[in-house]
Amino acid sequence: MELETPLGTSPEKPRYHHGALQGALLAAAEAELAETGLEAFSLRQVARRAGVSHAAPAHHFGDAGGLLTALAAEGFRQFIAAMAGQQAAAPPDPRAQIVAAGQGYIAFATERPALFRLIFSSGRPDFAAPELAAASSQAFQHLSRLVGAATGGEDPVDIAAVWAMAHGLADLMAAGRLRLIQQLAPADRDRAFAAILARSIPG
Amino acid sequence: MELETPLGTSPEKPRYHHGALQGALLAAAEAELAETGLEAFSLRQVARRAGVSHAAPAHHFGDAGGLLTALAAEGFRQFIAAMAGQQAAAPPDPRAQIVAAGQGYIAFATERPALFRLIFSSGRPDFAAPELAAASSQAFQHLSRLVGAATGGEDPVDIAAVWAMAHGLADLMAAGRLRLIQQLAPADRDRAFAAILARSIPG
DNA sequence: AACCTCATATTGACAGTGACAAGATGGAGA
DNA sequence: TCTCCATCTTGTCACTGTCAATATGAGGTT
Repeated sequence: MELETPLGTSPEKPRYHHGALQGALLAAAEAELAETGLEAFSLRQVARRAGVSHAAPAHHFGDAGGLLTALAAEGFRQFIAAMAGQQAAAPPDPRAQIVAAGQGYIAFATERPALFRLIFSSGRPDFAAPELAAASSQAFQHLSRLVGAATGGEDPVDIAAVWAMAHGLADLMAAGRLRLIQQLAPADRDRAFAAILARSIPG
Repeated sequence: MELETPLGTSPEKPRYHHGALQGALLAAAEAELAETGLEAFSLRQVARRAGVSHAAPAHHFGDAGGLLTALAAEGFRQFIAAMAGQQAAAPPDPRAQIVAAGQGYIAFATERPALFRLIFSSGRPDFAAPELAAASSQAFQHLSRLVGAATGGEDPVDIAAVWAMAHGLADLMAAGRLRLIQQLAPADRDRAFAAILARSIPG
């Protein structure tokens, strides 16, 4: 008599009250986004994937925008984690940290282009929603601090330069436009990214 | 008896055979894109705006993707023109030309964010279509030559660095994320962009 | 234990969308 | 003048997001 499922995603017999629909819908939405892309995203398809009726998501997220808002917030947190993960494996030197964060930025965009577009190039999430605004703001502050550590002060021009360089590489990679770099071997590619990112750092 | 309208957009009484629907639909599509954004883009709304039935566009563009493909090609041509326009007003010095092109890049993204997203962050146009592939390729070659003139050779890393910096600034501006820079006075903003773009140029 | 409440979920409906098929129109060449 | 056929319209279909009405059942109260 398994009274409860271990709280993770688990294959279960369908019951009327799902129990963890909110999380399941977010997971389904992310999977759906990764498979079909942001532009073909369908709320009903997400509900179908989660094994639930087409109107169920409304009770947890209001409308499609609400679901995408929640997903974007989660996306931002994972985005920050991707940068932090690369930084952890890099020397503590401020410049090396910036380069590592930039490589995490690019890796996130390359590996999860649809999520990347959702958080950076979509008008569908509501960026004024508290949860998303907070997550987005944290990402910015993360970067901002990084630049501050390298330059001493937080000059807007320095921040914008570092951000734009990382973002430009990431966005072009997500769009598959940077063939010049894509055709390089992985190790060479990383070196190229590092060299390019380094150009954006003053001094 | 005005036998023909002067080929431009002209206010006319509705007739069964429009005469210049292809161009009118492209213009309507661009206006629609600018007003409602890419994500709310509707083929039927474009047809409505052009004063024509909902199925009329199909005869000229096949499907919605076809119309967006044609619009993207036109967008790329205007994008190149935006860079060239800024370059014409700048000194012939290769580095100054790169900065000017970058400022044109950014201006295009800022002034026409939906079109910018269509050509750089959308999967809806068919980038394998000859017309669009050619226009896109021309944009890349334009930039590539510019970098070549400044560095002597066309090193992929140099090209990617210049491109990514301009693209990053442009994309962040199109998304309205670069508040640090947006809140500057226009003249200061241009100076900041120039300074940042210059960092991407080697030497 | 029986009950009741209300968040959670379902079913059904509506307007809007992209795509396709079938029919109407009229310009251009024979 | 007549005919052809590219151009445009009307009608339909499956699908979408949203809303309203209804059903379910988990958890607290008695």
